[in-house]
Amino acid sequence: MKDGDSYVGDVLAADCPTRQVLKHLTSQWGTLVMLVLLRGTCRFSLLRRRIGGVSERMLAQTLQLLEGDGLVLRVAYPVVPPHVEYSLTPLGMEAAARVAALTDWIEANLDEIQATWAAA
Amino acid sequence: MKDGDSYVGDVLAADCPTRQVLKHLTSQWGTLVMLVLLRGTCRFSLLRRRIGGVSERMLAQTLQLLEGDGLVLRVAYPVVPPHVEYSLTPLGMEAAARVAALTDWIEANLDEIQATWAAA
DNA sequence: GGAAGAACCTACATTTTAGTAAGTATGGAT
DNA sequence: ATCCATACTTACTAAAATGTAGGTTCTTCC
Repeated sequence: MKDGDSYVGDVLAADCPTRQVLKHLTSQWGTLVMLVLLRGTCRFSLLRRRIGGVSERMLAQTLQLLEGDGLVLRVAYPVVPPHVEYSLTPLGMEAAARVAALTDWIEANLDEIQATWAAA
Repeated sequence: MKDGDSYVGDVLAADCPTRQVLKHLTSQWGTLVMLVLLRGTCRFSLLRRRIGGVSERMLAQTLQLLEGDGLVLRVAYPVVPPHVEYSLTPLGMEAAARVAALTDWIEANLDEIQATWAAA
């Protein structure tokens, strides 16, 4: 691999680092966090209210993973009570767009899928 | 909701059925299965060899879930040794295309994400 | 005649993930 | 004076996902 060449990952390989990123983005809460943030900056508590069923613990953990991948930006204002704003980085927006494409498709085709469920 | 209207799901709602479908498609192995099948029909053992790290158990289970959602088609030929072919249904192809869009993006942007890892 | 191969299933053990509850700091409302 | 709200963390527990190993069936190949 020469300088300037970028390493192209292969998700099908068990030890490819892409697997980690995929895991973060497709984790139960990761997907939903990206979805909400795609609509705009949001603070912790609002994020928690928007995403039905997340616990504080999981939301915090998920946000840290996504921040660690450079997809989410965390900005904390040193006030009391604490005020922290989460948003997508440019990179995160690209990823979130793909995630949203998938969830939108699912929402739009739910009834067709449910028809299969009913048939069984 | 009148006749003919289709129910539009909301993944953000904790009890929305879309959550189930999302879980199947974004499960660790579900994603990869869709990816491989997008390239064409494939039998069980080949699928297993293509997807690095899957166990037979998980592959079988994942395929059943996706089949149950009407995304994957299973065709078994009653011969010995068994011969079973898996492929995507038209619905599955649409879903797989979205999944592939996400994984392709990750593969293409891996180095940028790794740069974030290195910075930490 | 023994081994290998296909596509599974089942039981059991382990690992990962997730939920609950409690704690922290401090200013403002009641 | 007490309680609420924010954005977390930590410890403990419970539940879910996943891996491992073994069994099945029948035929073909050495």
